[in-house]
Amino acid sequence: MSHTLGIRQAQKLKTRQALLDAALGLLEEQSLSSLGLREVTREVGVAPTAFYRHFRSTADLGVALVEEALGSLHPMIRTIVSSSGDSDQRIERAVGLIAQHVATHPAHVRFIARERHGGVQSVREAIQDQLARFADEVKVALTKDPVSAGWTDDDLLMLANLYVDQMLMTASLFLDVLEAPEEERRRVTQVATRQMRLISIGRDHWLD
Amino acid sequence: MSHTLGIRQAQKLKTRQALLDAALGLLEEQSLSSLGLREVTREVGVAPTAFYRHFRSTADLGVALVEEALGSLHPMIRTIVSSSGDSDQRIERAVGLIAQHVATHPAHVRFIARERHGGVQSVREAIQDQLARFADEVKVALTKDPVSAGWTDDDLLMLANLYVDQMLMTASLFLDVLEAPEEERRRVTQVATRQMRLISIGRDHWLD
DNA sequence: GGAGTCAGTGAACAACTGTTACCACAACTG
DNA sequence: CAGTTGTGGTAACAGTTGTTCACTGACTCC
Repeated sequence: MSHTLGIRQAQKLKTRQALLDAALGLLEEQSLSSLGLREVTREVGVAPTAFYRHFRSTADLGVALVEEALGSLHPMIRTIVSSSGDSDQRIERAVGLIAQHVATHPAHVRFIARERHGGVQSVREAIQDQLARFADEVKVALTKDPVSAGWTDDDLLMLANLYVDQMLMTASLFLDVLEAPEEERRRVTQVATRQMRLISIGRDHWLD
Repeated sequence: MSHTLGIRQAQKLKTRQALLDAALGLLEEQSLSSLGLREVTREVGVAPTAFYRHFRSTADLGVALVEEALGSLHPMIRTIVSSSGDSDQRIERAVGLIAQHVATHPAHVRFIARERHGGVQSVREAIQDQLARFADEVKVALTKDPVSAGWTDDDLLMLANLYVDQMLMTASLFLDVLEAPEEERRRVTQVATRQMRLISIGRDHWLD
């Protein structure tokens, strides 16, 4: 079933990935709109012109990075949102998963937080698209929950968006304290958990 | 009481403001980390070297822009948070005020949303500082509210931060639909209002 | 095994960048 | 009114940028 790539195509993918990795590294300390193509190729150790074999522009590379950073996140979203247990347990698990993801993929998270409102339109749109898909998945999961009985479709989507935004806010918070002492990180975990809980309480009493 | 400035100092302030305005304009379509000092001076019609008479670097200019964009916003925060009426009325007034502010100062709002997680550290820090001050003001106002009886200090700050983040999210939403048809903007207003309301409901039942 | 494909190279281009040192001249200060 | 201050201007610097063109040579396919 699995189609083994030719040597040529494999090498191309390798270079492409090296460009993506190098760019992601450089983007830790600047925004995409100031990332130069020469900067990236220099980092990889490849001629500037080679860049064009993989991307039309740095904006194009940015869109690919969005795919890499968010595309593979859908399973996790589903895990978070469809896990069992009571409300508090699920929230704690969700916050834990977010913290873990930030710890293992800090550059990806930083990139998304930065470019979500960044200076490159096509990348902004790619991120909004993915986030809208996340919100849709969350909404589908919410619909299945008995708590959602009596909710309108609009309100379910409204809540789903609130959850998605809150997850991003939380991820960004964790990013800020990545190198901070354990105590500080515990504090952030607690704040994020309680904010989620408050939203959850609001949800429980929405139809009162 | 009012100290009239000399011709010289007045002219300097005028040039400085022109630089800030030009930069803000240019930043509608790029991030601060890619803003060149020559770009700004060219826009104003002044020699590149004149820039140094006002700012050490574009990052320095960015910090000044944060002051301009957020410094004058504290009165509005206080108006929103200490207005009278029942919960729903206050929320509707708040969302209205946010919408109005986005409509009158779109470039400022865009700048803050963009650079909050942007590539220039000093600017990020300046924004975080101001937002922390906002959260503190909101917390003070919340403390005075009878609904907050029995709340811990930590939880009040937690809620205040949630409110501040939500205001920014809402502002960013309004920014995205600034040029959209009235119907779309009404939809956004409704979503923002309901999200605020849900949070407010969660607040009412926090101590259950 | 021979022809063709194509990822990556190297050189050159015009245009741009931040920063320096020095100068002009209007506005302030005594 | 003489002398100082300081905003803004000019010219030049060494580097950088994106993009083009013609090229090499290892892999692919028939």
